[in-house]
Amino acid sequence: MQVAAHLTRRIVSGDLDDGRAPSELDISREFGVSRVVARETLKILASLDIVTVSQGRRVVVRPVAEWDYLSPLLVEWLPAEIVGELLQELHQLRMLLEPELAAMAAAGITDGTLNRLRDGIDRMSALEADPDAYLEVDHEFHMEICRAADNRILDRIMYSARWLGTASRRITNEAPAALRSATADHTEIYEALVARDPAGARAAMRRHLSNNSTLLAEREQRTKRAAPPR
Amino acid sequence: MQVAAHLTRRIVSGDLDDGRAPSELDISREFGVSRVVARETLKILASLDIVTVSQGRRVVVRPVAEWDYLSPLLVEWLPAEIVGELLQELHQLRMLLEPELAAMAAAGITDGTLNRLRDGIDRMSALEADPDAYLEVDHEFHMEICRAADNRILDRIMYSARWLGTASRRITNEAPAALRSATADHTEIYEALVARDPAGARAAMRRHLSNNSTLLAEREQRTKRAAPPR
DNA sequence: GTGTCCAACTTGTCCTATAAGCTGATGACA
DNA sequence: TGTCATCAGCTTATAGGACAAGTTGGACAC
Repeated sequence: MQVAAHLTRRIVSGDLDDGRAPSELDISREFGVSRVVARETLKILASLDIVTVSQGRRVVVRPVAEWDYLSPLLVEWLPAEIVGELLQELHQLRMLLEPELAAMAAAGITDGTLNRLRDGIDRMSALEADPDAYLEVDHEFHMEICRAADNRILDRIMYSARWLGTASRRITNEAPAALRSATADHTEIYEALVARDPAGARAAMRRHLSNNSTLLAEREQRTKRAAPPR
Repeated sequence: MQVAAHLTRRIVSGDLDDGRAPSELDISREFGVSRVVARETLKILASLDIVTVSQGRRVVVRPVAEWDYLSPLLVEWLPAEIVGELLQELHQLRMLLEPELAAMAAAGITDGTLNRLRDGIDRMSALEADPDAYLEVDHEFHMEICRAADNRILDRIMYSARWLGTASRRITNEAPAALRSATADHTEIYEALVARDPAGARAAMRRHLSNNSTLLAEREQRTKRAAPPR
């Protein structure tokens, strides 16, 4: 997998001789691995729509727009700045989806779901000193609301939210104050759901996400100051 | 890849001995392929989050909710009924996303984009006898509007819309009347965009998608009548 | 009953050999 | 000179055998 990571980063940076992907033999020579490993690497890249391989022809790099950016594997291989961009793009999507989903959930929410959400908030306020564990419960909270839609593609999007989140947290740590305000946001959402108030849930979710977005932008600023572009 | 397809279908149908995934040797014996092919298969399944492989341990099947349903590969391997379900779930997402995106596009659309959209409509009305070519242009029309968001994850979602579309068209062919009404829908969207009217574009897109949804549901009905569940 | 150790199983990697598909250049022919 | 067929050399596809390294569960000693 390390070979796949290196190769992906090389492709992203545009560092390929005349834009063509390396062949199996190129890879095995360049990375000092056997042809078997080189083959497996190319097959994995192909399954993520990064390259196309077909017998007889050389490997072809696919349009960057068609890569599988929701794949945790790919996210792990991408350079930090692109992960940051993807996080913002994901945020834009969530901003369109989650407020509506919260409204939908409010209409027919069960007591079981409400209990799990309440429980999540309790655990979050206890975990504000541990960003990793906090974000895990945070993610579960959002998943619980999205579960109302019973939608596998939505699940996939939310699943990758967690990965993008952890990948970006590897770069800059979360501030404790941010986590405290997030707990307050979640409580507001919860209360609107308890009241079975779709409009209130939609508004509370929107507020929460846009608070997140602000924090994200500030963090991006700090990162850029810390490591300015060359 | 055929091995991966068979294996995926077996996993989906729950036809695994005590729920455990087959090992490399199991696969090479069962499908009569070499261990190399079996390994590559498992690596591909792993990259789509269908299984987890780690040295020494057996291969583990991952939770179905975390599979990469936006992958064209996986979609091709899934049984027809699940593709139908995924198409409806994708539709639900598009219903939440695309009207807003159309509204966003209307605000700052360029003449170049408008020309491409106009051109798309012309080609669609000429292609109503050829569903495959029609759907290709249809897809491009929607992509053009979504491009305003400049969002790679959204691109990925729309990209998979085309694949799910073609996969489901393999099952039941599109009716010409449906294509004609779709062209009319697209024209309405286009006119709202020309007028730089966000609310109008949002409404037109919503009407178009919900028309599609109706057709989808009717088609689902016909399919079920043609091949009732056992 | 408990803890340690080892054998069997599993994945990870390598090497070599052969089949089969594609591309471009060479050369025959008109 | 132009056109087309052929083929050499590249590529990927698959096979089989060998060894390394990690995991697991059961046998065995205490």
